[in-house]
Amino acid sequence: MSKSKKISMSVVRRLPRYYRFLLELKNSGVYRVSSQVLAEKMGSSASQIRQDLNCFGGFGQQGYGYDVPKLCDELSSILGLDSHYSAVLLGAGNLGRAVLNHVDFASRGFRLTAVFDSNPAIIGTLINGMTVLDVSTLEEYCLSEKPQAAVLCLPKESAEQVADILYGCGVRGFWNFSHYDISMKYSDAVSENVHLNDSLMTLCCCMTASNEDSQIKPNPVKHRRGASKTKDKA
Amino acid sequence: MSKSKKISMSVVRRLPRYYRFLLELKNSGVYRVSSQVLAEKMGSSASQIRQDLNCFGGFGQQGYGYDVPKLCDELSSILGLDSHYSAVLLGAGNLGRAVLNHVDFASRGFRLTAVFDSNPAIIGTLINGMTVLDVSTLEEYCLSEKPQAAVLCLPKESAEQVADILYGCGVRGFWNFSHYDISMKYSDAVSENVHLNDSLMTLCCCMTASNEDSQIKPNPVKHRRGASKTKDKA
DNA sequence: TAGATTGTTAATCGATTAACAATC
DNA sequence: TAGATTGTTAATCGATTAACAATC
Repeated sequence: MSKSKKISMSVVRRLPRYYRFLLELKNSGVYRVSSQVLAEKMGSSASQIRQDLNCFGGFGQQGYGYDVPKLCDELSSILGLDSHYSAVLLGAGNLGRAVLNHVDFASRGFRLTAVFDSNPAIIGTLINGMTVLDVSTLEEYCLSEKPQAAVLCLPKESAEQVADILYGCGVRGFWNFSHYDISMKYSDAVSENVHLNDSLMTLCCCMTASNEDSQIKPNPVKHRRGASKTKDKA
Repeated sequence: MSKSKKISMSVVRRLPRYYRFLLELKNSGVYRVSSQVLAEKMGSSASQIRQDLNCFGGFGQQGYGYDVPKLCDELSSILGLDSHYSAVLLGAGNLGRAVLNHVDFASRGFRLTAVFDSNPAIIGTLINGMTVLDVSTLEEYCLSEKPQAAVLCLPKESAEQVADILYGCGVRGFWNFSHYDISMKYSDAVSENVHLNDSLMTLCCCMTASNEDSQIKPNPVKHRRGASKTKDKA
């Protein structure tokens, strides 16, 4: 129907980072940036930045570079940050509360509408202006309110079962902090897994490797600062 | 000096997940698994699993597969989970406390030795059996106790400054939850960034893309269940 | 032994980098 | 205009998949 160029996940994962750096530039009053200067700031390559942005359109101007506020807006729109997807949070324990307090859902495209837990000591208490609801009323709630996304901060055991309920009620986006992978089920849903334990083990692995001499290659490809003869790195 | 085969970051990032699935198999009493069966469980490919494991050695046995408990041990050792790296946590706010409560440092190669904060209301209180120390004593502490790693749960503003102190005192591993990238400074340190805001924006982007028809390609390459003619997918 | 499944090499695929014509 | 910097194509590099001989 539309142009429908397939965007690779590698590109998508870089977009929030571009947005973060550009927003910072914008907030410090910078109006213009070239792919080269941005690449230097971000530790990536000018070529990659231009390739990535051109997946979505020609946002720059030859001989000038990119207009920072305009590019911010474009990225915001590509990311869908003005979507206001309705979302519920499952699990109001330590992690759930931290996520609630730490993450700015509104400016990242989501509108948090309810919080659920199974712990009677927590149900009924107030968190961020929302009364914690009993998870046994989840299905009823979802069928009437039709949330589009869910944040899972539950223990592994209940997570799978709760995810099934949510999916059954039409939830098609999952931000999953539970210790299991949601991605393989529900083929028409999208999910983003945040595995803190895996992340910590990765750090451990890298520290161990850098102690021994069994080296791990630096992230994608080491950025060679100023070692090139091409135009891009004048 | 040693074999020193360079391991790519793509492989390293898959190791914790292998470990997670194998531990689960082990705990449910499974003693043996083939790359094919494991691949099916994990939604990856048998070929990739064998390639990945063979970066570190031949842990399997032709005609039999992999011994689950043995492979768990091997992975644990590759990941360095028995390292007991000493670590300090910076920032005992919501996020810091959640990380502290939610993550099992001990079984992931770390030993948490101290918690720091700058908020007078928090300093002196007890968290997980540790008294929260004043961040102004951080340097002093680090010079005498020599922690090897740090968990950063600070706001962006203080994070950079605190990271400099830590690096100056010899800390060479960073688990960074702050809203900035630590990775580019400190070339001889390793760091693992956990950017919750970026992660949420990625989800938003994927939901938006799956609503429109501008598709995002499924993660690495879609696992084609049973669509192959090769031996691996009999 | 025959069957199964690994370790490993070769082929394919995709992502990153380089280069340069277009153009502001 | 001349200089700068993009958009885009081509070349390179790396990661994944396929295939199969080795071998348990």
